Amino acid sequence: MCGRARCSLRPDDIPRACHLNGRRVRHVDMNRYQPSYNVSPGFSVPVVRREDEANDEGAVLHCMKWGLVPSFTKKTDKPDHYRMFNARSETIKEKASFRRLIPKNRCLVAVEGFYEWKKDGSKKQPYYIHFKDAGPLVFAALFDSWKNHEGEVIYTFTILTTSASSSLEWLHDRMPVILGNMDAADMWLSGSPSSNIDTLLKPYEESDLAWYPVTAAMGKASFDGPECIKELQLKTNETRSISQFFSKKGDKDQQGQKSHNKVAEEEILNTDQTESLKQEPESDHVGHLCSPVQPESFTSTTATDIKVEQDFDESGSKQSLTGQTGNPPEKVGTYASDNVKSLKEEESEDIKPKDISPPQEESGDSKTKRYYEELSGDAMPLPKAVNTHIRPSKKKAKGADDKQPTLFSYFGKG
DNA sequence: CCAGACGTTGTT
DNA sequence: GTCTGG
DNA sequence: CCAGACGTTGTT
DNA sequence: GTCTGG
Repeated sequence: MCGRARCSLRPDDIPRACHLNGRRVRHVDMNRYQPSYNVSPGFSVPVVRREDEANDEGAVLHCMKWGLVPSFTKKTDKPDHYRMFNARSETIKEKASFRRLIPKNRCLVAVEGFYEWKKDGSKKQPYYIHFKDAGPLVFAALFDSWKNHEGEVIYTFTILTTSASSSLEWLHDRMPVILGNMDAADMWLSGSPSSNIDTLLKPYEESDLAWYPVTAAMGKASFDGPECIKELQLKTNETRSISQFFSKKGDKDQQGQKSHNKVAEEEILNTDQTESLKQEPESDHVGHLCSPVQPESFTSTTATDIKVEQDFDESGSKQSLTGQTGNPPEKVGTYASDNVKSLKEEESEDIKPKDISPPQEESGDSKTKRYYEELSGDAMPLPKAVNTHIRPSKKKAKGADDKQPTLFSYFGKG
């Protein structure tokens, strides 16, 4: 499933993460966006949706509350954002609350990562899941609007889930629907309802996801800050001690990433293998690739993160390391003054919709790092700059049965 | 016709 | 809003 | 999703 | 266990 996430992206990074570079993107309610390392249902998060009917060729960066409140909710009810913060992709066509949103209310949510809790009996250990290169994830989502008693229109969204990918099954049986490339994101955003959007609603099986355990303190919704994603050194257990005895280097591999040796030993030691199956399998997924703390290249380049670190490391008043109780930490910052400035409710930023070259092939760590520097840069990226997160894409036959033009087709996708 | 529901998770 | 149930 | 509470009476 | 609150 997906009930917590990190969203501290800069507003401008979000359309970019959704592969909307160079397109006109109107901002709505972005003053409500509070970047956070611990977003839960009920919080406002930016989503990308299509522009309304009349204005077909645009996209909107619209800050909405996580946790769907259907439009038919009674005005007298108080909105419950925790009831429908996820939608099972397998059944959205059957459920009245979701089915009606499929034709025109699909949207994208970009985050740096999300959290899942691994259950061991009564214990719960949160893990942070992210791309190895720290690029943003794009989730498939549906939104709706509801008018409350005061006549205020509340926009809310729900994140689609699917079964867990094979590499994440050990952690949890569900995961958010990740749209891992431009084609997928564009089809979800703009594809006609008749197009095969259901082909997108499957577990993300690529090998570029990574994860690691984090502090259980982030389970509290009011706990926020970089501490949420700091890698936790898992406590050693008995099995480990035994493993360690046989292992030559009984040090470095304890963060839930077991060596082949260990797995083998556990299987021997545990006649009941169901236990060992609950452990994280040995890994080629590297939690550390993205260093335990904040990668400098990432941290120092976004205004958000700088601000965050100041708030948490210096004020010391938050419930971070010391775990002191007290005032809930203020949210991590705002873009209202920085990027959005005196923007009014509705504002548009126009980017020359010119000559958008399709994402270019790239691979390797050096490349991804450079990508990030570009992404985090302050200046408007050149159209040529590849700021699209490239992921392996299932080549699908083009122009299949899309009757409705997509955003990309308007601008002549390569 | 009207009334009432409309959801996901996890856990046992 | 829209579907199911009575 | 997780965390935290989970109660009554009487008196001020 | 179960409900409420964030």
